[in-house]
Amino acid sequence: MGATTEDPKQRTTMPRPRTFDEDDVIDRARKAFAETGFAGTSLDTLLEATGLARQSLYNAFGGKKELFMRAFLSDTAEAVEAVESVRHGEDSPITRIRRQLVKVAVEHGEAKAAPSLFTKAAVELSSHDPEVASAVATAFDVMSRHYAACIAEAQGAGEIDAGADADSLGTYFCAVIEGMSTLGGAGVPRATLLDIGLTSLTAVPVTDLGREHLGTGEGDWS
Amino acid sequence: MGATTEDPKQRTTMPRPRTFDEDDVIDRARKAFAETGFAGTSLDTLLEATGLARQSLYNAFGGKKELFMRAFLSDTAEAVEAVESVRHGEDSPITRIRRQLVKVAVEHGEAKAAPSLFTKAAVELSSHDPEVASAVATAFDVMSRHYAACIAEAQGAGEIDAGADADSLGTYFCAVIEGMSTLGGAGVPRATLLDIGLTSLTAVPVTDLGREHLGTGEGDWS
DNA sequence: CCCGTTCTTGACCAATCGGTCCAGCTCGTC
DNA sequence: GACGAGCTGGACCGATTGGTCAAGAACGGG
Repeated sequence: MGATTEDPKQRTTMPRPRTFDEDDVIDRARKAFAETGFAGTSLDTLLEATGLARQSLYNAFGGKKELFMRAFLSDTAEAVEAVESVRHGEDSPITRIRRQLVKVAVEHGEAKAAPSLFTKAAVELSSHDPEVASAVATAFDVMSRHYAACIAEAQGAGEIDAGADADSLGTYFCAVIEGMSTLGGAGVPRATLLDIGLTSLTAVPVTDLGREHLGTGEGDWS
Repeated sequence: MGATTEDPKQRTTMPRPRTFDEDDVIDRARKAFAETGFAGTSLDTLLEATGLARQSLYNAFGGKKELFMRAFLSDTAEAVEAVESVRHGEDSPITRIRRQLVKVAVEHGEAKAAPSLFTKAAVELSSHDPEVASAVATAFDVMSRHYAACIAEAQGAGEIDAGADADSLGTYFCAVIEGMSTLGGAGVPRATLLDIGLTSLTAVPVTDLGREHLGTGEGDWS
């Protein structure tokens, strides 16, 4: 696999360059797989979606499954990265978590929106494919920890009751977001998703101080 | 479709009886589809799982898609029915909701457990198949209302703060359960799921009276 | 300007897909 | 016990599946 990224200057002769951008192909493939799943997306559909020819896909990625894994891992990494921003934001921790919940509601509440590839792959494959399963488990774990750390930070700042179980709340928010993603893909409207997200926040025992800090940074979500 | 359930006494001659039970076949098909999804389950796999012959499946149900819908609708009805019991239980409303959450955690937290066909179909098909989408939406709506009614009842009994939004909490619990189902299918252990379910209950503003009633009917979940 | 290397193109492959056809079987009725 | 109903089992279908092969095109270095 590494052959595609080797330094071309060390070569004696220069091969024909690719007419496509690998990351771009992965991104298109991600959308295609997110729409119809792994088994439901044929190679032909994939070729049309990515624009490249059969053999090109084959010797650039190795096959359908390999391309799927690239797309899936890419989506997973992006999902984790999105949660990182929650961890390292600037404003108060609870506000950051709330913003994340709102963001998920907005993203998955569009009428056309399908579930993320992460969710789709988790449901479709993780019970049979160990590679997918472990990637899902790891991502889930990392996200949980980010949320938990965020809550612990808020506890340190006195915004959340010190008696609350940060770890439990962390995994809990992962589950809520997973549920929102699933429901959003099933056609549940944005407003309902938003309601769910905000209701889930109720499980966090916010202190009076925290309540003061909350209510800022609402953001616009048309 | 009704031909299979017509009254045989009205016939002049009596045909060869089926060697299989229709409901039993649907149940086996449900398991098969729940394991590998719609696109991922071939007719041959289905035939092996149900035990019946190609043509038998065809003229008893109509085809792969039709059998899938029967299985999917059956699973959906069962899921809704399970929530009904929450609505009409005997002990205090919050205890009933908690029992449901625990039940979901236990059922989906088994190591071998795959997501329910309801969840799987919702994720895989509801964005492209209107029939699946509407069934999912309806089921989601009915479940939400059951939970909401249960909470409203608890409010009437003074177990839950009257200021709480019962409808929001209803849809919220649906989302949490959906998330638990997804996570369970992805391999998250039972204890974690249980933790999620119990944490989600924290979003309900239980009164002092309610707290008294809670803590009973724990049930055994090995 | 020829070289080697890699990419592209389209034909091609066996396997499998969901679905159909038909011959034979098994019933209750007459 | 012959009949016609519907069920059964296996052969069979064209279409599509994921994957491969071979011939040619594009490129920079020599």
